[in-house]
Amino acid sequence: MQDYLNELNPAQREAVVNINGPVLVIAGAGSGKTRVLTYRIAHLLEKGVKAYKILSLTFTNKAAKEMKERIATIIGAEKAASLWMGTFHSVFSKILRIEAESLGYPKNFTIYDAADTKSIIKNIIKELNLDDQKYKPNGVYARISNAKNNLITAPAYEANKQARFNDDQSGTPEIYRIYKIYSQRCKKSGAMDFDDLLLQTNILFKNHPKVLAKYQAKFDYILVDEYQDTNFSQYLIVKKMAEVHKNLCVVGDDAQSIYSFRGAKIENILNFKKDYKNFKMFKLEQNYRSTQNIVDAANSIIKKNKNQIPKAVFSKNEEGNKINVIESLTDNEEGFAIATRIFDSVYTDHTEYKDHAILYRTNAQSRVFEESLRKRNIPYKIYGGLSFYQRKEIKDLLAYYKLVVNKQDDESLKRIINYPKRGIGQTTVDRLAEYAREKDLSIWDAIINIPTSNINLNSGALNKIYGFAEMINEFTAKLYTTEAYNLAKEIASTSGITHDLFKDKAPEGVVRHENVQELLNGIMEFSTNNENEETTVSLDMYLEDVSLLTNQDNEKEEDLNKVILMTIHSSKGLEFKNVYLVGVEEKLFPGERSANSTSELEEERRLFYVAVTRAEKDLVVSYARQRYKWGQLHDCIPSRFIKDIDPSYVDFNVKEQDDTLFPTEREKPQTKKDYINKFAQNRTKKKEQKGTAPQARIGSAGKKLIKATTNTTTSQNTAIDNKDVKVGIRVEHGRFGYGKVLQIDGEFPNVKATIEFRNHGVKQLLLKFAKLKVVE
DNA sequence: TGCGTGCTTCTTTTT
DNA sequence: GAAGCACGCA
Repeated sequence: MQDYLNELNPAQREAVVNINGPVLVIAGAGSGKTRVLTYRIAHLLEKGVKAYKILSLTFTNKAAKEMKERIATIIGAEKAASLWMGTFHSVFSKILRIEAESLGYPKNFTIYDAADTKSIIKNIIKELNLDDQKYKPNGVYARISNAKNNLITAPAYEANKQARFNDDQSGTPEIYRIYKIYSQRCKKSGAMDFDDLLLQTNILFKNHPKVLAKYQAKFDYILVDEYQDTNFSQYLIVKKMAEVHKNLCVVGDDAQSIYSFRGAKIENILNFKKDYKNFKMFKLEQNYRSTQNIVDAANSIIKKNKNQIPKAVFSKNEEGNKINVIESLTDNEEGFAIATRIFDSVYTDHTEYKDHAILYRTNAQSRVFEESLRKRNIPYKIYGGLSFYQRKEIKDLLAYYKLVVNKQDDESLKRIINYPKRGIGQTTVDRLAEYAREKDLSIWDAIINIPTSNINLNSGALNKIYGFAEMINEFTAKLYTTEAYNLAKEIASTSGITHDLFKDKAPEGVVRHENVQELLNGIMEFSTNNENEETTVSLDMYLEDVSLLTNQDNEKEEDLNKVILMTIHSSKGLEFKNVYLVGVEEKLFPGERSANSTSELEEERRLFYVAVTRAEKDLVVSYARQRYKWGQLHDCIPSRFIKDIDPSYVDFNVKEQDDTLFPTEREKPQTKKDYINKFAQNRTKKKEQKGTAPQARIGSAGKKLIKATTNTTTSQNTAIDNKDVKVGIRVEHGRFGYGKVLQIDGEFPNVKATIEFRNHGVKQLLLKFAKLKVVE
């Protein structure tokens, strides 16, 4: 174990052995940051520091888990287990549970995710009768979140002249009221949202110096990873915690700060020297990941940013190939080109699928590549997107668990009071909620205290509500006597969820049933991992954990040999042999709104830098000349970032377009059956994800029908009038309205579809675009 | 009470 | 291209 220091370069070694006092480690991309962090912890332990005296904060659960595993291999699993290691959110939610009562929250407070938060805000906007054109849930949420991350509580916001002025200016003067009501509602529900976990920690430390002192004393050594992505709230927590011992080591790279939209302040890392006098700074500048060409090219990009800590990242790896810039006519062609390259690489150079990663700016871009990869039978995996925990059936079941643990949780109660259907209608729930609001009670307390005369509900409805409440009570009674998995299973079946899903024999129903089983398996796994002789694992312990998990944490450790698709943001910290950076166009990357602001543009450029530095060996940068957005074709121009790269590292592969190279059709020839299947599959997929099938878009009797024939049909909102599957039709450029496919003939792409349209404006459009021939 | 339809809106990025 | 919402029809 002594030898580990020899594995490090001088800068890394300094960063590991200087354990006392404030330390700033600037870790360039691919410079062995994780290695330094793990070895530093190992070194601390070797120097006699107790594991439970070390607090290590990371940005993602996954990073924490990985680091823990790596440390375990060095120092042993037992010691590693008593380290405090996790994301800010998970570590401080643990602390908040311990200290909850001094803040007036229950220990078993619920954690609201973004969806919960948005739904509450939406309701408040509605209740206040505010103009929903001005007050958009997303926007309001962003304001509130921003306020919280800057430690501005609801009362402080109300009194904050600047904030109020800004709101007045932007025509949303009532935000402070929404914020106030939202906060009250969370408090009443015994719930915290993501931002609260940090805000309340700050409040705790501010109002309860003894508590702060306790944790200051507890942690002799604090390490923070990805420091450039901390927000003000996190920054202050760290500052306070480290105030006494001052043994704080922050690691980060200002050039990779890409989360300002979430409140991250690059200033935190830039100003470290101001906050911590006598700090030591170590720069890890040797890149072990990428070829010289890629490192040099990346340097030439980031050089364009003013706001940064100077550093000289270099590589001693082979020189490598130049960056390939390729141009395509359309987004579809781009997909085709990338898929072809991957295909060739795998079959001629014998690379593996998993060596290839396609990175894009927005999730929506994944679709084209999915299609083109599928057509070539290339296996792929998309990361991000809809999380397992966002699925309807999972959220439903978790809502039961949350309610059983915390009855004040109105959001969960509303979600499940009539699921599975037990005859408690919307009107009933609304009246209940209104009554609760009037009496300033949670809905649950309102149910318990209903004086029947005071509420406009008939006895039938009331009985159903009581039945529901009784069921929940019975579950709660078992909370600490029954082991988590058993109780979870019991709730799933007694509530009727399992049965409700089981009786659904359609493929999507089966999948949902399987998902529920998977969740239960997860609970079982959690139980076995956490049980010991003294305590059985109870359901609330599981809930603590699950609320902060994300899609990435649920990934199975299968040895996947698949092409990887993800956003640049989620690629941070990862590396791939071959990277395809796609959609590098103005208005997309950098995005439209970044163009006017220097700081936003710099952040986009850092994002570009992050993408480039993911590549170990080969990098392809790709853009299209035309791209569909919201069903319409737009002209695109190459991103300014491409010009930012020093041309000596780039191979511009933008040759005269050879139209014969790329087939003009959007699909490979398919049989009619394939065509129908594809739509059916899409529909199934949507249904799996959302729990409900997409709305069918189909004409009905009573309106004028037009029959038309087209040779290119794609659909909106899925499928064809094949048995029970109905469809909306979209034709070539733009949306013509919805119709019903009466008949499909021929092979793709020369499919002839006879469609009934019912949209009155359609006929003109049909005539205008000669592609369609009006039959009647 | 549920479902189909027409219209509107949405796109950054995620703990 | 996809999804949410309100309205209107059974």
